[in-house]
Amino acid sequence: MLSLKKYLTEGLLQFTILLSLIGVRVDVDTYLTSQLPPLREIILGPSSAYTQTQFHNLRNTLDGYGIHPKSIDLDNYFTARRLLSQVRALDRFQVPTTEVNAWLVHRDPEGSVSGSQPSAGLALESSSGLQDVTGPDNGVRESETEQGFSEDLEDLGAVAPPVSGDLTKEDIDLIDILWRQDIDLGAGREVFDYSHRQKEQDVDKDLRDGGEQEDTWAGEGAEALARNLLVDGETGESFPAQVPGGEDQTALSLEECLRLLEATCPFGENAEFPADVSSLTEVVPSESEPPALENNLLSPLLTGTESPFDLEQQWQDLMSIMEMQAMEVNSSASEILYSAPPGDPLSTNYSLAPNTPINQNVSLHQASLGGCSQDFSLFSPEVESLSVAGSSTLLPLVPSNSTSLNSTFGSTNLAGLFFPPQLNGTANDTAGPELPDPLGGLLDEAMLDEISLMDLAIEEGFNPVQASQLEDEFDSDSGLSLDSSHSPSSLSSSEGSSTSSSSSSSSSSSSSSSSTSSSASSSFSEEGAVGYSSDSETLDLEEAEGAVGYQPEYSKFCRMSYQDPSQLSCLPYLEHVGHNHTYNMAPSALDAADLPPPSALKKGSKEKQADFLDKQMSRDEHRARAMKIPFTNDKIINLPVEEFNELLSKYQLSEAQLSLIRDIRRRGKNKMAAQNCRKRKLDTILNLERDVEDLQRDKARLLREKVEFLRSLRQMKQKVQSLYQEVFGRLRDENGRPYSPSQYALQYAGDGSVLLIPRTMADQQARRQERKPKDRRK
DNA sequence: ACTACTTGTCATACG
DNA sequence: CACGTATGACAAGTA
Repeated sequence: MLSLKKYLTEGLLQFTILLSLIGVRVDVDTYLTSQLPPLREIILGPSSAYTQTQFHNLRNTLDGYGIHPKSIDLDNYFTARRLLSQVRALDRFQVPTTEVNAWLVHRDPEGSVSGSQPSAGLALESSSGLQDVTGPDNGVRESETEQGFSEDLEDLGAVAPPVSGDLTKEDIDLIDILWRQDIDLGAGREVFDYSHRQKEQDVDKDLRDGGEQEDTWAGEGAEALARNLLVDGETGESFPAQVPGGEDQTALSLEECLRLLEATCPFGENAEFPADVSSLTEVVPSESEPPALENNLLSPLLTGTESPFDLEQQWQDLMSIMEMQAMEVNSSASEILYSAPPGDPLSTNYSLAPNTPINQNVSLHQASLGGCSQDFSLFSPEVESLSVAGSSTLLPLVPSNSTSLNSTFGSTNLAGLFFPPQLNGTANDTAGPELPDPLGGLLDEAMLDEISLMDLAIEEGFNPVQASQLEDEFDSDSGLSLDSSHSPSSLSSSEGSSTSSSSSSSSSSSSSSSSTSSSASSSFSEEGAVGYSSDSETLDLEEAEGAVGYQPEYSKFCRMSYQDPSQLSCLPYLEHVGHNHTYNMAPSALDAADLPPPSALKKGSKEKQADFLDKQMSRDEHRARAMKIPFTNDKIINLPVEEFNELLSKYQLSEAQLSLIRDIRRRGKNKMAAQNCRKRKLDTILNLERDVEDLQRDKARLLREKVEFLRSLRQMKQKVQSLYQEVFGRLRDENGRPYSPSQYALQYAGDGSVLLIPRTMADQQARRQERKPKDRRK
């Protein structure tokens, strides 16, 4: 696990840094901290749709967002520097490969690829290479690349499906029928030949003409190539992490990132990327200037929604650790009230002037808690100095009078403490008018539960240790929430999921939900609902397109655009095995299965091709062939009703044939509908998942805020307590003697005055105040 | 052999 | 009503 983390983190760091340089939102924080689950999800991804689209959208989302300042420490800074240099090295290493593979890819359309079968890795790199070489505009370039690939694959696909060697009489008849049909439609063989040679789209004629080529292609080479190109498609989607064998892919992605950076680099005019990198590296500050790193390297990523969250979390963790240590240190002395243990940050913070920034033990958490110190600032400096002195003088006083003091504060519930009933007595001139306001403001918060908790702590002796224990319970609670918010897919992954799901839900299916992100919507509308575009384009292209069944593997790992049927054509050949019950099966493929000139087929591949064909053909296709349906299932399914009826009217079809055709059409449409439905369902689930993550994050944040309030409240109480001690200790009766804490207590009045009352009365008041909130709660 | 997952299909409801 | 779509349920295939 650790090694995995290190390995993944490094690669991802590189990628992330580069993405950040481009301005893409990346939650580096998630990577840098020990959040392994999201990492694992991104790389090994349980649902690749999830992560894939996430990457997609990471790239598309150009609003900087999400890196947390907390991750900018020296370690990370050094890591960033080191990784940047590595990135540069990677770029250097990758360039030659890129060129070579670009050449390979470009050779594909010329049909000469069969000789040079690239390995999977090569093909993979070739895609990025192709992308690298193509135009400067990234988006256009990418789409162009995909288009090019689709065409390439189309071409490959045109020959890839093996052709059944053993032709029955029936087959030959069907061939003739189809041929006649083509002629009826005005397409002679020459047209197909031409289109094959020129456009390389016509699978049908390709198969008729090039039997030898088919044999060449139908072999393992074609499959390997298909696989490679599948990987190509993935890389084309810039989703390297999904691909097994991470290092290379990561490098490629980095390279791609560098290219992207080259195109979109906000740093200016540097034309060459290495120069960019170096300049960026220079922009990255020297070790003595961490803020510069923050600003220049990561600032595009800082937008803060997540940032305070994680910063606070870190403070929180730090606090917890400190408190734990304090608890351990003080466990033995915990009985001593008010003894401020050296390790207790709260006590220390409290005993010193709260606003003093030079408090080493001050809870870092409160550094971000402006309200707390502000509240303290409401105390007059005199009081604060008194409190400082008082806390020190309290130490010897407490053991002797612990019970009385405890009863004084413990029996006074918070409301009573802060809003005591008006009682007659002498108003204290020091703290009287100032006390209620800040404290009353605190009470305005809806934290009655916590207050009661704190009351419990107070009642149990105002023991800071116990209070902190209580608080730690909250901490652990929030910690759990934090974990949960991080665990499933954490911040970054949740972002990814959100984008993914949102992009998904914005699919072409109109009924699909709701969601938001518009920038990413294109990514899913591309991958989107399995549409059988029944427009004329389909008619034109369907001859060329291969089987367009919804390919699970492909859709999983390679969510590129296949709304366009021409791009779809690559799919079936990418998934060379597996069920391919495609209704969009290229008529040419069907025809080819039936039509190939027997002489052109080589004996060796006959059986293989037959098997392959059988697997490729859906049941309905088999039925259609058996029933001698004179047109393709693709047409049956995808034609608009009018054209479909028109087509039916052209032929004298038996009732059984008509029935079968209608069944095929119904099933085909329903199949598409089912696919869309499932996709929609998945999107819904992903959206829900994202919502849950958001809610968990909110919950964690609220819990943290709650704990912060509790903490500040505790400090307030301590402050009040010290002031109480101070004031009480200075009170003198008419004889000039101090009042005994066991007999008298100070009572705060609602108007801010402080009354000195006998302890019996104070206890009664306290009990009365104690009941009120409980009743109110019920 | 068993299981989980995917995909196709059917039935049904709805627009 | 015909047609297309959506969706739950089931079956078959696959890993």
